[in-house]
Amino acid sequence: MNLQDILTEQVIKAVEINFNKELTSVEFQATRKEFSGDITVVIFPMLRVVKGNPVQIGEVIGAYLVQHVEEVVGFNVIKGFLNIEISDHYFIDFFNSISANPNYGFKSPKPSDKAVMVEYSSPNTNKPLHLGHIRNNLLGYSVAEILKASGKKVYKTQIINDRGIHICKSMIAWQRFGNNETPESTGLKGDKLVGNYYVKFDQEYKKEIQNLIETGQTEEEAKKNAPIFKAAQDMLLKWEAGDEATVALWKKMNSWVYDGFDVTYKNLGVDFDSMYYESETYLLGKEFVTEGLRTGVFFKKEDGSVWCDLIEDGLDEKLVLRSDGTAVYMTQDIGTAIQRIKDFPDVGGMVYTVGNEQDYHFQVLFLILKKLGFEWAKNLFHLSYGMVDLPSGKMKSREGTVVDADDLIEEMAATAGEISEELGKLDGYTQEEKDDLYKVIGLGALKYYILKVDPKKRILFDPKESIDFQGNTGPFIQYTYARIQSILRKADVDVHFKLDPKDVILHVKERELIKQIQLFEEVIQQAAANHSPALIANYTYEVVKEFNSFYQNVSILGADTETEKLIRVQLSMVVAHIIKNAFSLLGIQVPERM
RNA sequence: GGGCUCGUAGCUCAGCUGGAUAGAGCACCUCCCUUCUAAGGAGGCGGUCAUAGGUUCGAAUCCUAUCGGGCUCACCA
Repeated sequence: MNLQDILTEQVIKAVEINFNKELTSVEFQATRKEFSGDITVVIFPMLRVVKGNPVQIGEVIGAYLVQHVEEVVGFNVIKGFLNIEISDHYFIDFFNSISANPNYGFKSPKPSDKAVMVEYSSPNTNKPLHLGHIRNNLLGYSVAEILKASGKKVYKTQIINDRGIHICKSMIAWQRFGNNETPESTGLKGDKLVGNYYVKFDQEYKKEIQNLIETGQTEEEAKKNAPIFKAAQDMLLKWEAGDEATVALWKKMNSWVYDGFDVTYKNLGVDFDSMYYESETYLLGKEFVTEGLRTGVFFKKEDGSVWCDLIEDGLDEKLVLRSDGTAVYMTQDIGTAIQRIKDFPDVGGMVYTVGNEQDYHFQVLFLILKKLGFEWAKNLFHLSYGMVDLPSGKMKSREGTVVDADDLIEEMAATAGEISEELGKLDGYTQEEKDDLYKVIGLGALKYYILKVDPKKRILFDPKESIDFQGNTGPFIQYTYARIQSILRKADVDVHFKLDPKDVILHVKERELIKQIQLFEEVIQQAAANHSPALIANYTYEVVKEFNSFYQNVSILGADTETEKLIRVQLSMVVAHIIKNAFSLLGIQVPERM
């Protein structure tokens, strides 16, 4: 039984005995630093049940708690707030219980629990990944890790949009202008090569439109009649008909792209347990349209198209099957969701990491799946995130204002290197070791910068600011970790030694730190419930700040007594565990030195 | 126009299910390296929490309206 439960029980008892009233719940909060005490009971809500002066009520309850709860050693009442002081003994017991556990904070999954499938990344195969994908990947990966740490089994997946007119555009351009170029012959990453042809297509397309307009066509006509555009459409038809040469080219070019993506994913530190390809799923879902028609979830219009009426739910009518009987995006997503549950029967819920421009789509999708009667449909979550804007404005791939993922990762490492060289802290390191470290720091800066803000909000990505190493940043926290490692290397104590509460008097800074540490498990649970890495990031920063204050004000290795030294070193070690564990949830590595 | 979402210090962001005098970092100003990594610490300056109402012991937080930014309302994906 944890302390809060004990206190709840005893406060209720105190009220019952002294006021003869029955409370149903008790409200707690951490005591603000400017007041003495550790936990605060808020008296105000009790006034509905217990009539009287809040200060007097607080006094009575406080006195009762001191008498009846071992851990409570004192109290004070300010206005309607009863501040309770908890014994050192309690904090030391807690600390002993976690100090030797490097996995502190993480829960392991119960076999009986349902798994969660997290989808993220899900790129198109016609161009390289950019900054927007980075936010998607970091969020998806991190949320998956957080769910795992909160005690759930997790599958990571993605759906690759490998078919459609966009990839045909790259294929056409490659056929016409490619001269049989390959990633090997050019030394280019495969996704870059294919992306170049996508750009090439667009340039050519624009030229042809211009020419046609000059011959007297309207812009609209010209867009439809441009030969290269028609060629792309033809190619799509051929692909759908299974034309051998077309499919072979498609396979070849897609495989180049996948090789390129793999490199980016690896650099980014993300991974997947399974993959879905639209070329394999785009025909799924139709059977459920038939099923939905039978059960009355859908209805058919005169032209043969099938719709779902969501007006009563506050939404519109939504098309689920075209009049020619072909599937739309929605059909496919219905089918894919169902397919995933078939493939992974232990999955009881899914998280879709997709930008907020698709909020409406997912609202509709989830509702339709519910109407179709799937039990797991209530456990679907759209992890919606805001766009990433640049100081110069919006990113537009056609206008070349995108920030390429690989370039960005490289630049971050380079900047990290410049700053480190300036500080000259890494003398005696080989160039290779330095480069590895710069990568860790650069990526840490990037990931933290993106993950620390609430997913819902749009991000203004300022490249200069993102590599800042001061304040609430990845490198600052990494740096704290490295400093602690330095202490641990120098400390000559047995860190697994359990403290005897009788021997220890906690100083203020140590108590503050332990209180902060105590929150970790709860923060993970909260972050999992809210699908928010930002909670983890900001909590970690709080811990680090608390530690730095401690570090600066309390001599760790030069403590007055051995016991003091022991607890301070152990405390440092636990903070290091928290940093490492929290950062692993954000996908950020932590360096031994920096 | 309908729906969704965001608006907190000059800038970038925290602020959990309503609770005490609204918090950090950057920037600006003062101090602190003979001590464990100064990428650090201690402090100062800086706010009508977009605006106006409402709910109540109590509102940045909940409700309504208004203003402003974004997204979305396709037989595209």
